Amino acid sequence: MTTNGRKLTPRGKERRQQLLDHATQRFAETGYHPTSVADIVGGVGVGKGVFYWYFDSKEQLFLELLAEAQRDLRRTQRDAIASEDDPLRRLEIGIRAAFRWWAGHPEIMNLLQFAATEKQFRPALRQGQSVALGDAVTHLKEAIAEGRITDGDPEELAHAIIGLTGHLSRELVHRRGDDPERVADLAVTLLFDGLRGR
Amino acid sequence: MTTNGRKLTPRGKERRQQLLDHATQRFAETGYHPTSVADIVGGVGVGKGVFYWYFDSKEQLFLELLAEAQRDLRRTQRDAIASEDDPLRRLEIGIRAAFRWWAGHPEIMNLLQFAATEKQFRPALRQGQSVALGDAVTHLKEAIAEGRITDGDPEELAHAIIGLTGHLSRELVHRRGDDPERVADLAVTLLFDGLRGR
DNA sequence: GGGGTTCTTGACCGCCTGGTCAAGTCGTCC
DNA sequence: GGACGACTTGACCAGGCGGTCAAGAACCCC
Repeated sequence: MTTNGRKLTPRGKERRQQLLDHATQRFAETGYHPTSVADIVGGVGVGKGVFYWYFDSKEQLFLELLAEAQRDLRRTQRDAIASEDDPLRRLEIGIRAAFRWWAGHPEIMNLLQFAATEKQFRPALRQGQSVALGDAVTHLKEAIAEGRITDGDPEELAHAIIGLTGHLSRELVHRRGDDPERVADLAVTLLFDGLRGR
Repeated sequence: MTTNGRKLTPRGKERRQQLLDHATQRFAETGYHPTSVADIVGGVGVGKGVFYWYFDSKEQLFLELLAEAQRDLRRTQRDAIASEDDPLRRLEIGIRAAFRWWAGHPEIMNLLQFAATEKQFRPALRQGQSVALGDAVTHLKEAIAEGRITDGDPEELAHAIIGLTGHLSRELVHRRGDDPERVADLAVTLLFDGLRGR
């Protein structure tokens, strides 16, 4: 569908999705390289040829996972933000939507983190990240123009936001199992007012 | 020395270090798995047996890199902080020291990030991280007790600090090549006073 | 029930990997 | 110069990998 051009019956789409899901779990738990194609098809209970019916290669499957996840997160954020005009509120709502999304997709974090460590995957990762960055930068620029936040390079501030929210998702929501809404509160107040508060 | 118990002459220690250095670079650039032992010894220009004279396995070499890096960063922070009493200042100096250290060891960031994505390496990573966390928590607790920062779970705040500083190191210092001191300023003011400032 | 397409099987292939080892060289102390 | 460790070599190995493919099963429309 996305890269491997093939007509798929409903049954075919389901198989394909099974493979994607299983691969995601395995990659997240064990790692990309230690997970063999044999592991993936074994987990689904099908022959090896099935994998290559739906995907060109293990690498292509991984790239598709990356792209789809980034697309989905962004869509979620856009929908959440759509009805809000105020830039600072948009930023806040986007952050909260991100926490909620990450809470529902803990495995993806691992995939993204892994993608950053290998040459062949970095470009694909970068692409999605720069989109997220751009979204945040837009709101930050507006907020700065309105004098609502202190002046500063919006791109740098956006990186700070992404870094903080990503890490808190990993450590508090995924690892510790904390409530994403509560952690989002923490992130927002911390980002807006800092450790010393107002 | 650390795990592989062997007497090393000065020449031996140098070889060993050569291998460690080369492996670090390759792992960071290409990734752990795609870098073969043959690549590593080839880069140093020695036979394969040399590798296994100094290390038990590729995995052990990697674990040693992890442990040594975490130890070194912590030592650097401790030394920087030693002469300061004020908890908030200790926190700030620790953050600045971290930025300086990361600026000098960009490759390590990749190794840590990779280690987080694979089952076998997560425990080793976790260990070092919890030490860093503990250090930050200590200062935060003191600062809270003195009423210098708003009340909150110190562990959560520490995670926020680590996440923000780590990401800014990666994105601004390593990727964009920004001056670490300037980025440290940004991180400190942002963490203490937030986007809205005081 | 014929025929076309989608889907599935699993033996098979070439390749490369981490790791071994018998053999040899180097350095140095007596 | 001999002898004893510290080091080095590179051919070699078993095993696992990603990927292929000829053969067949399942499904569906006529």
